[in-house]
Amino acid sequence: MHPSFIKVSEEKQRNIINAALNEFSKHPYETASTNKIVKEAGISKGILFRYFGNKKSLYLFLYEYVLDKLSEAIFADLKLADPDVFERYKQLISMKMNLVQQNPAFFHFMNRVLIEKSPEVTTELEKIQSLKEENNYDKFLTDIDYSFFKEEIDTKYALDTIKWVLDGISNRYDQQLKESIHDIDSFNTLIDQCTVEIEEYFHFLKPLFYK
Amino acid sequence: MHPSFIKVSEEKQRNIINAALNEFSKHPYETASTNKIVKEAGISKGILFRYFGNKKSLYLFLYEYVLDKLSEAIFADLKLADPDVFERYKQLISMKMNLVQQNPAFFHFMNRVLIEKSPEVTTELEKIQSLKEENNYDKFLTDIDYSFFKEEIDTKYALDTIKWVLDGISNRYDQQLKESIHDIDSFNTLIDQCTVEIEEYFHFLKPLFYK
Amino acid sequence: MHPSFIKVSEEKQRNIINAALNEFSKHPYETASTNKIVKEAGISKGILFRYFGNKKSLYLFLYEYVLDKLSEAIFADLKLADPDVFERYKQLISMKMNLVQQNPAFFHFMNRVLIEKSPEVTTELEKIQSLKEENNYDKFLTDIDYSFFKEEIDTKYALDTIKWVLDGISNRYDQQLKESIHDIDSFNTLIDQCTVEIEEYFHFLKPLFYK
Amino acid sequence: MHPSFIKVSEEKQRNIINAALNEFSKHPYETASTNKIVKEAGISKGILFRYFGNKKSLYLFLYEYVLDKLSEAIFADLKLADPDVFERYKQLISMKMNLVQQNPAFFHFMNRVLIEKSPEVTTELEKIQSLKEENNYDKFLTDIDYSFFKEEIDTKYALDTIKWVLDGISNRYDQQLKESIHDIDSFNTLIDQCTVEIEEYFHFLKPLFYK
DNA sequence: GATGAATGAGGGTTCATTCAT
DNA sequence: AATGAATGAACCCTCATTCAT
Repeated sequence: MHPSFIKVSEEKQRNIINAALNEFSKHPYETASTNKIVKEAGISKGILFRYFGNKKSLYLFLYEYVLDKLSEAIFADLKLADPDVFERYKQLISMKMNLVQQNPAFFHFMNRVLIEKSPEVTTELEKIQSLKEENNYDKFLTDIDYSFFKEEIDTKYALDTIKWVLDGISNRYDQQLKESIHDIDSFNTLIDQCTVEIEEYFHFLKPLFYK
Repeated sequence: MHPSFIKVSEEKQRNIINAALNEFSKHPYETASTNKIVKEAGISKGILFRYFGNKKSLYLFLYEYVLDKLSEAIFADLKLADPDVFERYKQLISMKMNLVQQNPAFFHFMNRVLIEKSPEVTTELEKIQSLKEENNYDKFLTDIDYSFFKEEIDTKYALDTIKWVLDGISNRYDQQLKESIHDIDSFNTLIDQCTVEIEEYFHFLKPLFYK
Repeated sequence: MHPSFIKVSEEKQRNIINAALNEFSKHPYETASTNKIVKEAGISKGILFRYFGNKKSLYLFLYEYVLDKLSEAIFADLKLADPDVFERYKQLISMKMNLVQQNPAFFHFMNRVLIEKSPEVTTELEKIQSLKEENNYDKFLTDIDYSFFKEEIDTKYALDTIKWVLDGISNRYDQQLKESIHDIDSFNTLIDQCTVEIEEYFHFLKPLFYK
Repeated sequence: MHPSFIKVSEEKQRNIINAALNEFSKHPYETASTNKIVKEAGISKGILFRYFGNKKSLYLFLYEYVLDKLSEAIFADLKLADPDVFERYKQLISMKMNLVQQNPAFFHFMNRVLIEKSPEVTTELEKIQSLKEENNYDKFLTDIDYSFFKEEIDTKYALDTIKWVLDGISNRYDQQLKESIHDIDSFNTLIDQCTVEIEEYFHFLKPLFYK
């Protein structure tokens, strides 16, 4: 990213980032169109490439940007973190839900990156991810009180299971959420349904794992 | 698909199908290149379009082909189906692993189709899928003996949990498997690791769910 | 044209020629499809190119064929030729009408060649035409009795005028004739209208030119 | 047509238009090659499609352009219109000749459009033509003084005859004009010959029709 | 002789990227 | 710094022609 990008007004920066997130969350990397991005952002073709050099750099910049924002949010959240891992995850989910509602494109971009790494960008995506690793889920799981767990439970497996159940539920709702992105009512309904479902699965798992 | 395609030597058929699966598993439908497919398959541009008419038909042919092969495999497997859901899933996994080893592109194509239905082909993909419906996961879960489960366990949640744990492990290995697609040794090592890991997680879950 | 073509059954020859005439009368040279020709003629791709070498040769063969058939017909007609040039032209027209009705593609091919010489074939078309020149309109105009004409009339201009009036009327009907090629009733109606119109224009010209 | 096209230097515009007219006058719409156009015009493929969007729009733009230029010329000419239909036609011819000399491709394009309406563009061609209708031949024949004609002459037939004689002469020269498009001397000689010939035929017809 | 599978140059079109202004 | 016109490689696909069978 070119230093001149930071000098432009924050609003313009936001416009560009949102336009790009929006395009990259709607289409796979290779299909996403820089033309649409500049059009939606209201900037010229030239300036986008001055700021970001090329499509790939823009994409990687967005990924880094999103990871940072996410980690900021997680970090902020962690202060109020509950030692109960189920509560902790509920907080994470509620935080995510807030993000989703504030900026669906932001969230859908993240989801898309996770599932569909184009060969043109995989390597770099992973490089970035490993650089930001300290801010990832592992950090999110600090200060969990493992004494809630039954003694015979290997918490490593238990935590993965919880996470994957959450992932499974998320996937169930993802496509529908993306489709109802412009119908705020059904969008919120879906989010409520999802939250309820998470509660149910947690209610199922908790007595299995906890004393 | 043009009848002449079936008349061609099986090796050539395999070359073409594999080249196409490979390209379509690396790139989204729109950006997958028929040029690269013919190059990798060692055939001329013209003949690809004689066999399949156009890119879309080729893609849908592959989808149908993959569904059929998968259903063959599942069907063969089901005969020995164990009423124990964990055993059933282990069979499914081992079947998948065999498929993966025989034809990694086959498997990666399937994964991509599942996550990224391009708007140009969604409708037709779904049409094909509904035609092949009888062979899906639901059928895979027939004749499970639920009496193994503890009475207090709601099997609906338990089955989802098992499935999602499998998905989680799969995702962990997917990207690595794709990358080591041309290094058969590390590929097989990964598959072994994955199998072991599944065993571990099942070993963790089983006493929680079963009597 | 390859000698083997003459050895095949006349019916097959006719099939091929008609299929080709039909295609070339429907489409300009460059757009006409050898695929459609072989399909309609019920022959293989290979044999068409064995008989005619390439598309251009086929086209030129057809042109020569059509010129020959036309000159045959004219020659046959000439025997009954009337010394009155108007009557002579009426005979020519009626002969043409017969040809049109017998084989519209034959006729439409001729028309198309006359107006739309593709640069790929112009030179050769003209070469053929000059070879066949002895059979053309000039011959058709032998033994005309010029004593019908007023003395002050330069018959060179008069004959051209008559011919061009006929051409003008023909052009008026051409497109419509081509469109109604499959509706024999409206096709015949058009031909009748055309004949009437020719009579009218001749009735207009005759007193101007003739004593 | 994209607004950027008008901003470009007139010379470049002319180059592009002439290259396109030239290609479309040599080949039927479907086989005319945008590749050849950009090559002859000395521009990139991309910019042609930026200016005109697609081949069809380019073609229709040319048609409209040609109709407009033609109607400009006719309109300018009409101001001096002579009530004598022969003089009127001579003016039309001399105007056409000027156009031909200024831009032969322009003229040949027009000729091709008239004879060979490709199914892909017929509808739109007709739409454009009907929009420009006010400038057609009918208008050209307004305010003719029919009192010059002998009383026994049916002017309807006479006017058609004059027009068709002109068409006949034109056709005689058309192909030759197209061939000598790059040899300006023989081109001009042909045009002079044609003009003389028209004079001769008019000199022949006039005493037949006029008092 | 006859087939039709196979070829590959060429078709129209798009789009990330560059560069003169 | 900012624009958007210009580039050209790559896209999917067609079709006259060849050649193994």
